Amino acid sequence: MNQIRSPKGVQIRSPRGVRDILPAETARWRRFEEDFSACCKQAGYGELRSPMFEELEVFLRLGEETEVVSKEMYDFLDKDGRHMALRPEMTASAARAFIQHSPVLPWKIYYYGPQFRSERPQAGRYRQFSQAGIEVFGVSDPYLDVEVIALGWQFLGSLGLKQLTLQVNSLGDTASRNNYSEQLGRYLAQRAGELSEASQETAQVNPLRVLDSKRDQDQAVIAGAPSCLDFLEVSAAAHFEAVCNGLEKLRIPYQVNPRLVRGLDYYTHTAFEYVSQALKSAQNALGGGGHYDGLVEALGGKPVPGVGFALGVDRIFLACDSEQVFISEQSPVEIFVVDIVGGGEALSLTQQLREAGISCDRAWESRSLKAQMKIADRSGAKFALIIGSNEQAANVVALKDLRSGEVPQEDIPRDEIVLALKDRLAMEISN
RNA sequence: GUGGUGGUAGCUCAACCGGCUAGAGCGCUGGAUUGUGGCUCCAGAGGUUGCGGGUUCAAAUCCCGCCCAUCACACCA
Repeated sequence: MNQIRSPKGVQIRSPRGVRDILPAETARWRRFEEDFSACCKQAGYGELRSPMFEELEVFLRLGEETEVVSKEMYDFLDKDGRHMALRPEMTASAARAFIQHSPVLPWKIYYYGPQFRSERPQAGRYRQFSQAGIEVFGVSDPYLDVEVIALGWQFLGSLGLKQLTLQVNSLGDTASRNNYSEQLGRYLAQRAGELSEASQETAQVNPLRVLDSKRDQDQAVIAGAPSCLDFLEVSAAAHFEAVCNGLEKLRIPYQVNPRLVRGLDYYTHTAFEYVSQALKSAQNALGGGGHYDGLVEALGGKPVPGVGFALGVDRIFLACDSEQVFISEQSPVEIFVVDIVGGGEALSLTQQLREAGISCDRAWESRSLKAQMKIADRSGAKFALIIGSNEQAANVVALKDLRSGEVPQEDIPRDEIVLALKDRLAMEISN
């Protein structure tokens, strides 16, 4: 039996690796989502909102050798005994939706939302984290890979990020990839003695993964490893060349990194990452993606190619902080109502203003005039509307400009207040 | 998952080698001739020193366990 912990002394807090995003920060999150959405729609992508959990099977098709799938999934049995999992990424769900709904090709979708992986948390690595991404199904044109890469590049740039590099690679088609993997495995086995213990194990399971190792001990072996680009079949080499040409056509700077192997095993041909130089930590990949040929088929659909990327929103914000860009603040209300005759006037006046489309707030609990003015100031409102006994008797409200100390306070008849405010606010905007 | 570092008010931090009632700044609340914010000044509230146990006359400080954060690795966005 589980022991019930004494509630005393144990403060309830959010679970490990997840966090609250408070109002001071949410403005930026909202703007990010809106900007990303606009960027995608502009390029003909439609939004996909898929469920946050799927049958476990959907994610197992990503390849059970990947740790994301084998070790990090939040899986559970539902009340009917079905094995479910919170989505650890979106591509599998998108592919599942694609198969389920048979849309017209090419199917261009974008998404935004939380993903879940039970990893050990760190800065830029959370158990619930947000990704924004796109996927396109049904086209194998290499220029589509370029469009996808360019869209992410353009979007990251639009946030104001400058210290970015784009790394690209090609693993080739399945034949090239398998051939290379085999050769690399042979090479690593030869020099196994020089590798770290962990990498020796990795080499057995998935040789490509060793290229990702950051251990100093492995670097010499990795540097001497054969390049995957030398193993591309003719058509795969042509695909990659077209991608590079396309990037040059668009004047998008890129580095070819033959060591770039991505974590999910479904990628074939193009793989890429957007890396931030502004982040010192190991979590400096702001996003990544690539082309995948086998995923839809693995999920039981026809062999349909796909390409896409995912951006790590939490990490992008860390990079933004580091570069001091894309800083968004909560927008303040326009009007603050100060009522020192009991609060009833504020109640009806705020309602009236809001119905008229004017944003406003007020104080509570009959605080003193001074206190209410202080709150009004703090609220960031442009104007305060003051109702005291004098104003109430005269059926007016006092309008005070909080931004400038010079404009004299002015009494406005109660029934003209909405028009008067719309006037003032319009003037504010035109100034 | 493995290893390292850390956790003191809402926030940022102080408290030498264990020793007085655990402090400061910011923020918050109230006040400075009784109906006017910002600047200034005065005052106040706010802490089981992450949680639990141990050592000691005495623990924020030393030891152990747990929790959380953070860094590296592993992995990934």
